[in-house]
Amino acid sequence: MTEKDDFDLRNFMPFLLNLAAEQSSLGFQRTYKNRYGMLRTEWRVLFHLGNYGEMTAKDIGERAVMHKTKISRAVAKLSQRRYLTRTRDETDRRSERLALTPAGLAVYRELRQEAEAYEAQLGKQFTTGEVALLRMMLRRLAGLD
Amino acid sequence: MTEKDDFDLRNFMPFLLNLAAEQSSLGFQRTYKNRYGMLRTEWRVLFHLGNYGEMTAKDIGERAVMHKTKISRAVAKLSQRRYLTRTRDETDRRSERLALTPAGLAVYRELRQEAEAYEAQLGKQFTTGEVALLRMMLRRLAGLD
DNA sequence: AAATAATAGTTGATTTTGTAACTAACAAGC
DNA sequence: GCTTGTTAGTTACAAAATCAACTATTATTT
Repeated sequence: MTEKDDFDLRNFMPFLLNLAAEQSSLGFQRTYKNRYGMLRTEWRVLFHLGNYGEMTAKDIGERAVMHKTKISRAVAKLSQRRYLTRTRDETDRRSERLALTPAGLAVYRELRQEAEAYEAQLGKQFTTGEVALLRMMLRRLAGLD
Repeated sequence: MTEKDDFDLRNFMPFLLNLAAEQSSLGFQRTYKNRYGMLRTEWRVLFHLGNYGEMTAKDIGERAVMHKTKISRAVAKLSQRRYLTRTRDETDRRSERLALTPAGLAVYRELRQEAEAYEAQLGKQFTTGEVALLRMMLRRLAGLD
């Protein structure tokens, strides 16, 4: 081919990011999926409540950058499993305050421990400085700061 | 809360990677989706053929780390749109060699140009060294090298 | 205060993905 | 050569994500 071929798909950021994301999700997925039958959307909601305390569905949506229908369904399922309770906010009756039950908190703690272990595992491949830089860049790319 | 709270979800790699991946995909997605009505799986197949030349579905699957059903469907749609042709491999009649048509190649070239521009755009936020390090780390996390 | 717009969240229909079972062709073992 | 095992790719069915329309409530306009 007489093509200009300096472009390599495997170095294309969106591709590379997706691949890395998928791979790194896979390992952790086994924990929440196999052990608790949860979906990614569900553990994300669980983690947000466990990590940041009571909040509304909308708040979670903003922080986790998840669409509201996903959250609605995840909340429904978590509530069904008695991992969280929903209480109508009396100052604005459109929304409800979500809070983990003791059972939900217990699951959160267990999963968080797994998450920490998993994170430590991943980190071992790189130096501390590298990981810090990676985080910084990902946060920027994700539009978090 | 008397919780051990040194864990921050927004720094958790699987989460951060997914978010960054989604965000960085979004910008580029507009091009192939709105302009050509393609799916992510479809442009990936298109890119592989454009980028690496003729190959079989299996080859693409290995390189792109995509499941064979996704590829099968993407190939079917691209073939339907006359972006690629399929020819049975006579030495092994189970597989077929996929090749872009002139139309497919044209679309590939156009999209690749967009991809390059997009990549350059993303890169502007960081130094050359940072980008190189990021690539290296992502490749490692993705299990590519 | 009535009418209009905006917001929080839910639901249903459609699209896309994931999983498993399948067909067709090839490869090995005996 | 025939049975058994693999491999390339497709298809059918189930699970999940996306999109649009909807309800209920609050905010804004006139």
